[in-house]
Amino acid sequence: MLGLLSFPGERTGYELKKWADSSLRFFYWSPALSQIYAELRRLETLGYVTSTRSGPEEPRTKRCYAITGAGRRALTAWADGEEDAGPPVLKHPLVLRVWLGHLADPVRLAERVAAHVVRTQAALDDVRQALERAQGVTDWAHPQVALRWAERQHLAELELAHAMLADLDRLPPPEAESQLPYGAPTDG
Amino acid sequence: MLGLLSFPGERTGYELKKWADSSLRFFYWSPALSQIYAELRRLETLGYVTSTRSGPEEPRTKRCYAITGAGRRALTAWADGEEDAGPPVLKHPLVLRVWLGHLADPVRLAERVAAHVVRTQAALDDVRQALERAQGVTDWAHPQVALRWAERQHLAELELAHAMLADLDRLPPPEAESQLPYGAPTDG
DNA sequence: TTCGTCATGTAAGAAGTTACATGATTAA
DNA sequence: TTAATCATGTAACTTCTTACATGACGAA
Repeated sequence: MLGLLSFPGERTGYELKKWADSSLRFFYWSPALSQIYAELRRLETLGYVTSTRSGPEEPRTKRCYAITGAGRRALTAWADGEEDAGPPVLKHPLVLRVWLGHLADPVRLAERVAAHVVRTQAALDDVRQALERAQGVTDWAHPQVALRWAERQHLAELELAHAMLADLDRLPPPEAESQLPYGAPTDG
Repeated sequence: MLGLLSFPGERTGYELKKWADSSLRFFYWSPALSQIYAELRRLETLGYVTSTRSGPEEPRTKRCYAITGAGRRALTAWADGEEDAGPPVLKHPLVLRVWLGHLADPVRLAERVAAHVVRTQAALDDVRQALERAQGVTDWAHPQVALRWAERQHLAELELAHAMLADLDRLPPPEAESQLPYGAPTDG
């Protein structure tokens, strides 16, 4: 939240959610709206953000948040501090399913990988749209670098899926007993 | 946990943790030991696993878990079921820091990316060790495919880091005012 | 005798999600 | 007039982590 607010301008919780959905989520994650609102209130008690209720000139009642000097210092302490931010964390349900391939129908498994390719292509389109929007804004050099990373990452994800598909194709056909319904219990 | 137990053999919670650390974590994640023990107890109440306390013949008191037929069916229902398992989720603290590069010293930022390369190379070695171990085991075709995916994924991660480093190098040098300590507050 | 590994757990709490609840504005 | 979007929140709950606590075994 502080990171999003560290770029010029004030935003509502709702706007922050949209921005996270369209950009942050490609290399980090997009929190639920309920968490965003809760977190903004928490950051305000910490003195890291200030909020202004919109007056009657605005069409809607909304609360706009801005980062404070203390908030910027706290954020910079993380972004430019000594501490190790930790390794990337990846949770890949598709690869988990492939890992459990002995329980699945090979044809269906391959279809799932193909579906993953389609989903990744759609995500890649979203990344590219975010990149286009980012290119219009000055002082967004670093977000652009992050989004270019995300674009290449999605391209790599496509290649990875194709290579895995080829690996699965090369697998010897399952034994006769495994051609019965998959995962038929043998105990318990 | 059910997935780990779906491969032949019985294991203790401790063994499950080691296996998750050395294999699962490369494409999914490795839960804390305390969670593993709690989850195994939960799965036992559901009838998805059974446990046997080791008798006096064993050197240590330990509890070995095995999957049941019901557990295998429940797991197969997930692994081979209709339901969408959802998109991969990535939390990449390094890219998040690059995204916030306007708050950081460019030299330090580049050093962080270089450190990420070193860390990824070490992780790649770990993946390859896991692959070697997996190659000795029969009926581990699918775990091998998942680990080959992880190997390629780590190679891609290295390329991605180098490309990002090049992008950062190409960035124009910061304005004079930004050469003061980074993130110097201008408000609040 | 000391350290690393094996082995199991409890308790507190952080982090995050879903479902629920409300209501105004805007465009078709 | 109806649906989508804008806008904000509460409550319950799940998930997961860290810190704490214990103790045996094996190797140096």
